[in-house]
Amino acid sequence: MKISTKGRYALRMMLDLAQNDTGGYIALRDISARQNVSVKYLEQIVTLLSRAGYLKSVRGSQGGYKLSRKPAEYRVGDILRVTEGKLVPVACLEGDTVDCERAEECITLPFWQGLQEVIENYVDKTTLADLLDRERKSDPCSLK
Amino acid sequence: MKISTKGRYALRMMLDLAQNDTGGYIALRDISARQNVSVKYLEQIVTLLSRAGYLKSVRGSQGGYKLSRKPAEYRVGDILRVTEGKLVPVACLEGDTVDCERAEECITLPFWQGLQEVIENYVDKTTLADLLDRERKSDPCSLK
DNA sequence: GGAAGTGTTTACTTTTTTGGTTGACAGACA
DNA sequence: TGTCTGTCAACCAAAAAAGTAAACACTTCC
Repeated sequence: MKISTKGRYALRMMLDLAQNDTGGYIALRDISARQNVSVKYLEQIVTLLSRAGYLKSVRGSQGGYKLSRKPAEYRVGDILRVTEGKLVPVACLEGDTVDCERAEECITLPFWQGLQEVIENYVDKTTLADLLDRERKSDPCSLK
Repeated sequence: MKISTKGRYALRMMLDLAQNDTGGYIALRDISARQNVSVKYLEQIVTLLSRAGYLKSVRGSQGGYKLSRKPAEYRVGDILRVTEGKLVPVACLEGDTVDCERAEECITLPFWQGLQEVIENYVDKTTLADLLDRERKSDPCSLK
């Protein structure tokens, strides 16, 4: 029940790009130094984000990456889904339709669906800007 | 971001024991046949539940397992924690204190802590009896 | 009291996922 | 042209997940 490093690094990288935004493009080398993750591993992750349209990239000298939108316009859930795949707690919820012949009588299925809902609900109501502000939004679900 | 088969099978096994409760002990062979999981694999899982005090076991002929409490007295979260370990989305939340030297300035930490809260909150408010009743409890977090 | 049924414990194997590394290549700019 | 960057594809090792196997111990029943 863990988010992999890909997802965690992706989030940190997006935040890094936001925090160090000067209008220009930022090289992976710099992000790597700040975040303490190898350039080559960041490459894999940044490629996913870039292909999803979340980043703009420029090659060559003075090249690099930058956010293609404002921080408030990125939901953390979207970033995680790009790198982690669907945020489902069990494999049978992976597809669009439930992929299991015992789905009909499966007594645990509604439970897992409910878990997925609370997870997606949480990650989708948080944006990069929220994390940058560091002011945790009031969260009815996390209260007693 | 997945619950492993151990956790899922554990939940199904507990429900199976509840549904087929006749007062006596139920052999793994029977559970295996119903749930379509090998006896040998179930053994590993049932041992964890047994050691946690969630099941009573008897050896020998006519032996087997049974629930040691009523279904309403098992929180699904507890069952998952026995088999999955702590239900944390990132490793640094594993211990009692945050295990990371950059914890202080880590901008993503509160986000992960919040995610853990909504997950634990959900799994701990569901009991085996709830699943057996199949009536999903009203859940403010899962509503639009 | 012995045999069969069942749980207990430990160890091992296989498969999949994670977390990378390596190297060749291509566009940009000086 | 040469260097700095991103792009792409292949490869690899360690760890975790998932499942198997075997030896053993206790109980019940005949």
